[in-house]
Amino acid sequence: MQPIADDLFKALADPTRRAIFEWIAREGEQTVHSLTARAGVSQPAVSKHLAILKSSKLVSDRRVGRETHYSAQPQALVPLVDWMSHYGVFWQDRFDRLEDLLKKMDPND
Amino acid sequence: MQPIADDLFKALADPTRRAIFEWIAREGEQTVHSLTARAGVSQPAVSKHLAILKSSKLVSDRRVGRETHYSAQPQALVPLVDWMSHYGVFWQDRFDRLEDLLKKMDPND
DNA sequence: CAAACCCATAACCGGTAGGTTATGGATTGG
DNA sequence: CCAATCCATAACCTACCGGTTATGGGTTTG
Repeated sequence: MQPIADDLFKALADPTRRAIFEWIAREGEQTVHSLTARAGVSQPAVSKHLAILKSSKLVSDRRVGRETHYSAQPQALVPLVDWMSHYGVFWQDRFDRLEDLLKKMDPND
Repeated sequence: MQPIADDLFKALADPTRRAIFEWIAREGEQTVHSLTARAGVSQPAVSKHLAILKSSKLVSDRRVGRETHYSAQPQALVPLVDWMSHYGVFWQDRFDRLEDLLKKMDPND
C-alpha cells in the first residue's frame, strides 16, 4: 500500500480544525476574521489551524489587501478515498447510498 | 452535519495504529504476538493501540486460551465515508476508479 | 499621517498521546 | 506443578499539540 500522507489524517483529527475546513467548504471563501468569529478560539489559534490545513493542501489562501481569504480544496481528500477503497466492506455496506449518488450524477437520468 | 465520531479520526491519525489496522484488515485475524513482531514497538504499546482501535469499533477481539485474536471491522469506517460524501468533489475526481470498483464487484461481470 | 484593522509569528504553557519498563493474571506445556 | 508464554494494566517519562498573550508588519481609513 502506498504510504498515505500521514499529515492528511492528522490535519483532520482535530475537531476545531475539521470544523474550520467544513465551514470553508460549505460556505465558500472565508477570511480569518470571519472564521475566528465562530471558532471559539483566538485568532492566532485559527491562523495556526489554517496553516496546518494549508500544508496538507486542504485549503488555499489568497491575499486581498490586509485580508487573507481561504478556500477549500476537497481534492486533497482523494488520498483518503483511495485508502478506504482498500477496505472493500465499505462498498458493500453503502452500496445503496452509492447508487443514489451515481443516479444524481448521471446527466442521462 | 451530524457530529462525526471524533475518536474515529483520532484512532486513524496515528501511523503505527493505522498500520496495525491495515495488517489485520488485509491478512485476517491476528494475535497480539504476531502484530508485535512487526510493529516496531513493544507489546504493551501494541496492546494500547488495539484498545484504542477497539474502542472506536475498528477491531473486535476474541479470546482463545491465553491468546487474544483481533479482527478488523471495516464497517466502522462508514462514518468516514459519510463525512467525505459531503464534499462532492471527491466523486467527480474519482469517478473512473469508482467504475472499476463497481465492475469488480458485479458478479455478472 | 495617525489610528485602527487584519493577520502571522514568536514565546510560552499545560495536557495529552505514544512510548517505555515493570508486573501480574491466566493459560499452556514439559 | 513449575516454567514459560501471552496479554493487559500500571506507572512513568517525554515530546508534541492546541491553546494563550504579546508583538509587529502590512493595509486601509478618517
